[in-house]
Amino acid sequence: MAATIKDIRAETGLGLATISKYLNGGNVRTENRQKIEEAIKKLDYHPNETARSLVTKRTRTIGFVVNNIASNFSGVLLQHASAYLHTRGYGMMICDSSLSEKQEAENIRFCVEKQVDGILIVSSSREAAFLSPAEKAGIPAVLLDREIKSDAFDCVTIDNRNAAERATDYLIECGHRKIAVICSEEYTGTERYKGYLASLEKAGIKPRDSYICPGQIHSPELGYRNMKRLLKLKERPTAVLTTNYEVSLGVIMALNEEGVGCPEDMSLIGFDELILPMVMKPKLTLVAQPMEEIACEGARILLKRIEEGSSFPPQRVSLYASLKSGESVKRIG
Amino acid sequence: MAATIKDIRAETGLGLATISKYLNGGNVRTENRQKIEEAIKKLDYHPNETARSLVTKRTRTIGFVVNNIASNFSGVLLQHASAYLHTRGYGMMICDSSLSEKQEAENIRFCVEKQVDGILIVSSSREAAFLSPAEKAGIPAVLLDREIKSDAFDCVTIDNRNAAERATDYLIECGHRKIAVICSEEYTGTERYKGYLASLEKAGIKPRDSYICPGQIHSPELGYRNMKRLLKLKERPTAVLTTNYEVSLGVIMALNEEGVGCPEDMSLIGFDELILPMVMKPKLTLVAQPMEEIACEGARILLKRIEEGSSFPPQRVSLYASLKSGESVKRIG
DNA sequence: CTGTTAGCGCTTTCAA
DNA sequence: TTGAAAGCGCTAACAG
Repeated sequence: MAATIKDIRAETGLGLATISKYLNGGNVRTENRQKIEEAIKKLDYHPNETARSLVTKRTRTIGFVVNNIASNFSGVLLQHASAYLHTRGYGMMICDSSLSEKQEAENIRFCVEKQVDGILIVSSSREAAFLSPAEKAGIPAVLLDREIKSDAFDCVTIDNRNAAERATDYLIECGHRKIAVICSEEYTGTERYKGYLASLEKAGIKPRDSYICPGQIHSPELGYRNMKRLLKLKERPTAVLTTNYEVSLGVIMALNEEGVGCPEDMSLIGFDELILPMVMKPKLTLVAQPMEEIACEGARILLKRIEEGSSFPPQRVSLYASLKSGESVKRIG
Repeated sequence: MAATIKDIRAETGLGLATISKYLNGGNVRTENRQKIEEAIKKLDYHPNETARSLVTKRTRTIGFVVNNIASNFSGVLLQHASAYLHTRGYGMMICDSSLSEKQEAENIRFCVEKQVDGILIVSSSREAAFLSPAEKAGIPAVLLDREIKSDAFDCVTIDNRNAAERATDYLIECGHRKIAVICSEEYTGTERYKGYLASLEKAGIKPRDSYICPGQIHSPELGYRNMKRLLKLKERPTAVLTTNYEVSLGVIMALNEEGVGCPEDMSLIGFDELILPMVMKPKLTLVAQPMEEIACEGARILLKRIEEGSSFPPQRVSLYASLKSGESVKRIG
């Protein structure tokens, strides 16, 4: 059985309050301080966080509800958020939604029952409803990377539309006019799609239906299937914008299988500077999201929200994503 | 303020014990059951898990202490473990050790204070000492993917030595005799290195120092640096065994940069069937670890251990890893 | 600075 | 089946 504060009392003869005070960094006479420290060492005492939480109503635990933990992007986000929070004494309860909105709603519920102090979310759903259990319980939530249809929540994203627009602008500058896009109906997918359209419009290029490849969810499969289809068109695009990391992977697979050279026969531009785009040949030109900043800024806002409640308005941070040039885009025309 | 069991009492006029019993699935008169259910709905009551934990001494939370959460391999392990545990009512407290043994020891300590019911570990350290806080607190731990120098703990791995031996055997069958290996001093690295040596010995091939590339930690950088070095040797190897996923990535980068074709000019065989080996061209021949099985079997043993204590001896499960052929190994000679 | 006291929200005897 | 009462390990007034 683990030692409790009462064992320390028995050992030192001091009162509970004094010991508790010491534990929480209060002032205690040096003589007593030493006694307590000895007893703690002797009994190998460690405070019971559960008991502590029950009375303070703070668990010092943050829920991290993520659309898909297996994705490398999530892993990196998690790494940075976890480092930030750990150094500040917080633990992280991880809940994977596996791309299911139902699971996501359950995860929020789960976090609430676990009495987490706050929640960090990379959401699947775009509707705010799934967050209501947290709201009712007064538990703040910060959205990472993806917005939802509500401006009541703190949110840290990049300007997806603008980033995709700049990426498309770049393709056009390189002489491309037949540009395809592979996106999904998820938040990031639709935003990036809008940026693509805006760029085409600026350049006076009419979007063609056959070059627009929508899908439900970002996945390698989505990229693979649509790239294969694009290659069969009698008027092939000369460049493709993929709106997500996993989609890029699928596109590359298809290109490899069909023996289509990049960038000679097909130019490519993607999102997210993870390990693969740096390893592959040719190096992929891409929009690099500042992952560490997204995670840490989100965590910072969440802790502030936990401290200060709704004393400040919902924060909507939009970070800058830079275009990193690789070798996957060919200048033509 | 969230509703408590006392609010339910006020609403229904029943005793606390009865309500608690209902909450825990006990028998209650139908009339009372209805009253309680109504009150719960009306007050939007949800049990406070912290309070529950304090008295039951079970948090229904598992600690997941992982050497490096940013790695894709960890993400997949986490995904499966999390799915397994969540359906059984357990949450997961994630702690990233960032490849630091010091951080790892702190993480164990952290989990203990958080009163987790058990710990799943992908360890950095090979010494058992860092686990002693858990042992002292009577919290069971199961090692995933990597053993430590102690047979007192449950452990789920693959037979790394044998897997590497089979991989090397395959290279030899394909006619290779100049085979290099890039490994690390980590558990998996050294085990796989032993398998490499065993295979060479069987075939009567003398290992050459210049073909053996050790390093501290598995990383893309390790693969990159060593592949570059190998390419400069006046007697180049014809094949390379990489003992880890990240290392393979670095090797591929180096090959690409130097314009060395695979498998024409260099054959390659690696570990772990993650996304990259499937996307890259040529498809990488590799040893596929059964990641889902490792995670779920580990979680299963942990829950059993939590239920049954030390009533059964430490489990040491060694799973089979299959060799998946791709196109990265050339037949020669 | 110290100790007594009263809970935090829940489960769990034990008697009715 | 039900309910009163005790207590899980800790913190937070409050009085000394």
